[in-house]
Amino acid sequence: MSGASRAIREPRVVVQTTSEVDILDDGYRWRKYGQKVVKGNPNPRSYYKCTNAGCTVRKHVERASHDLKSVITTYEGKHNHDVPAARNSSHVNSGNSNSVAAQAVSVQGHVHRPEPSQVHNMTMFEKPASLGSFSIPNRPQMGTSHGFSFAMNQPGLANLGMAGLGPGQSKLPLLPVHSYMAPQHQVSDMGFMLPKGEPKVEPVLDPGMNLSTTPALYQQLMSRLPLGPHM
DNA sequence: CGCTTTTGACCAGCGC
DNA sequence: GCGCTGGTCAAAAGCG
Repeated sequence: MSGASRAIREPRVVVQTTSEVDILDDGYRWRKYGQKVVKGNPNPRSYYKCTNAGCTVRKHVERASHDLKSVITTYEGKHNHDVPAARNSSHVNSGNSNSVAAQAVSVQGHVHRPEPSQVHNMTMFEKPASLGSFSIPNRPQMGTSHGFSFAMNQPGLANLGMAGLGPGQSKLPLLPVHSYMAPQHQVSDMGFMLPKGEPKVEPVLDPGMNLSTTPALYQQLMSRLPLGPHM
């Protein structure tokens, strides 16, 4: 579609969550500024903007055409200030930079999410893709809960993930890198088709994860972005 | 009273 | 050059 050759400088993080509600609170305040029905999806796509002063972060939320339970949230840009109080205010960069998952879990412990748990699955991947993807299917430690996975197509991120996860886990006999749509045929239907110039990212399928990690992961990714803490 | 959400219209980019 | 799609802005209404 249009915008194929658009050189967007901001990082684009796509979060695919399996939830019945599309209003996933990631800790920030968002103001809806538009809604449009895009081709290929009978469901409308909502456009949100961060209400924080000076924050130009935008968020697009749309549902998968085939899976009403799948919500694709696209974050564009990076928050230049902390999350508003009264929300999850824990510091993502606690210090444990050993493993992304560990951090996420750590943060999860500090944050109490109002949302119960409509999310069963979450996938994160970033565009434009330039490297391979990285996934963490089932972690032994997280076995009790659900385990989570995400794919990152960012040199730095991938590197971080690999380094942080450790030698053994990064190459577990995990699930296929294909995701909710891989086994099907929704790649083009969902609007995930990327411009011919960019390699397609591969979402990862995960058995399920706690919603609590959603904001944590987002912050993790954003914090690790090569663009730096500020735009 | 302030803020958020909603709906429509307008604009820009790209394809044909 | 025209048409189509996506994206954003703006004004109004509703809710807390």
